[in-house]
Amino acid sequence: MYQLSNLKKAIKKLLSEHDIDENIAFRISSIVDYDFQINNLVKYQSHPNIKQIITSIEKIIKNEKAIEEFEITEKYFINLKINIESFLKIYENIREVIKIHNSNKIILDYGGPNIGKPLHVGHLRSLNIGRSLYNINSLAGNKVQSDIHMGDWGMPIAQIIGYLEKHDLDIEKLSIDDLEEVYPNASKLYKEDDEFKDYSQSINKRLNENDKGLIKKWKKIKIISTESIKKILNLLNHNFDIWMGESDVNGLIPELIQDLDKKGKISIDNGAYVSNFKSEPKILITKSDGSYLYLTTDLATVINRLEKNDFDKTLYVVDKRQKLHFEQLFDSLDYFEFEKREYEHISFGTINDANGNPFKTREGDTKKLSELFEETCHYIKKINPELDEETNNILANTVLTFSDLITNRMTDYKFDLDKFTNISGKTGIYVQYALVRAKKLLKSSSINLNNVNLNISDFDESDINLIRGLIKFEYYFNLALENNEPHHLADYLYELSNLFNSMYQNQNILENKKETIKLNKLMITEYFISYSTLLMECLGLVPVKKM
RNA sequence: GCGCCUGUAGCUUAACUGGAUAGAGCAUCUGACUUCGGAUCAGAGGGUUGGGGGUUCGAAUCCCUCCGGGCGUGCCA
Repeated sequence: MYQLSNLKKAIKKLLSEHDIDENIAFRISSIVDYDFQINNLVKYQSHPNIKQIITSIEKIIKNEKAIEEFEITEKYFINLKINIESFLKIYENIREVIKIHNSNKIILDYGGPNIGKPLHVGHLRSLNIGRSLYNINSLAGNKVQSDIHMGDWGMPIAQIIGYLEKHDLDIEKLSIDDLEEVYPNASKLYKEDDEFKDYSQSINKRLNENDKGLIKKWKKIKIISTESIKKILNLLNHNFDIWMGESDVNGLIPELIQDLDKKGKISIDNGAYVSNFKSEPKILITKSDGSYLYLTTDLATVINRLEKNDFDKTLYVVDKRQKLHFEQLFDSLDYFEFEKREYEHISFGTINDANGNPFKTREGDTKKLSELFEETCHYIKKINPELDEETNNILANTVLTFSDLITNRMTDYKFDLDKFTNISGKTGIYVQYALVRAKKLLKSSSINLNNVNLNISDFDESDINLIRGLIKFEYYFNLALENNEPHHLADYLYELSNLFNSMYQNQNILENKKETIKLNKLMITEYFISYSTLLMECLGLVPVKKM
């Protein structure tokens, strides 16, 4: 942590003089009176020089200006309390403080909508997590590019075209609603009817070979679909820097296969190309009819990015059921000797239905995001019928985002509209309310806070609690950044909002007879507004002006 | 079959990646209030972290085993 980096270095150096190599880590103290704790020493309870080490550490901490109080327990837990002056310095430069030293160029691959199918509940987490990681990384100083990675190729498309042909449906007259009806039917037929299955597969193969007639049909479908996807993404406040799709890299595949074959990296097995990389199960590169698979396309996508995008790292925000696929992809990138880059699968748990079964992504009978959005808007409108449309929309997005991001991404959770739209408790509505309330307070006070100084001796418990909450910003930000886990920040935002509401409710601020107390509280309110806004930015939430 | 994940309060879940007395929200009960926005605040009860064993200063977390749930697994993405 920036705010204690000198202390960290000093302790590490001291320990190394005793031949102890420890990476000093700060945690949130589990003792209420303290802010942070260091636990590295606990394991050296029986070290011969422990007493001497502790004495030296005490001296080091006493010299650290940011520390107001500290204690070292019998078991050598070190508890630290940060002083408020030091917080103020961090506060003023918080956007600099959270920047990392060596910034990275990152491609964030998320969203992954499929053409021919509406965005549905199954896309929600990838979109929410992806957007949040985009914002968090950008704030940390990384150069981030998002790529929506459209599912615009492969069997689903072949099935749709096959179905349209079989039923003599005119693609030129097709509407998005028609199209969305076709896919579930086509998918069903594919599973039940062998003849249709063979037919679809032949279409897939011909598409891979760039059959002109089919490409024309495919293009039309893609245009209709993309238009509809952009509309809903816009409504949900999602933007992407790169709109590449699986189809865009199709042309790179023949050369890739040829190349790998020549290098002896792949060989034919039952008509299909299989990687020679030792693994169980074996990694299938192409189908036995020569057509391409998910993995083939993903490999080609990497080739394309290596050529066209400057990046150090790619994050794939895709659900955890695809773990094996990404292991195979990453193993292959290595084995096939692609230029070295860092790759990571940011996996997340499935959203289950009321019965605890995962939402099916290919059956077409899941709730569309557009419907979910409408329902959420409607629910919020019921709470406050006075809301204008813009505010209503922002609140609906807040609910759909916050409820999703509050859960650890690896956890499977039940999709529950009541939970998503619950107005009381740990919700997006709550954090928006606290911020609106804080802003209104400052406005009503009509006081210019520019040259106001805090009067620390006049602080009451609720003031101190909020400030001590704010001190932890950097800690939670780093936690979220390093682990690609936005939920730490969502939880922290709730905690701060709760602390603010506590202070607000504790006593009437504007009518306080003592001017210094009033100014203290208004200043603290300003700190809260600033951090809350920053946290919302991290999470992809837009603050409302009123509600 | 093999591989991976998972089980925490009535419900939904957190736990800083092995740290101290397992934290929250919902629901339930109690209190504050003609409010600077009550879409609020304060408080209470509720836990053998699925069971058993092990590793060590210390285990929800690591290992073994049993029980329950899920996912993946060569021609979907």
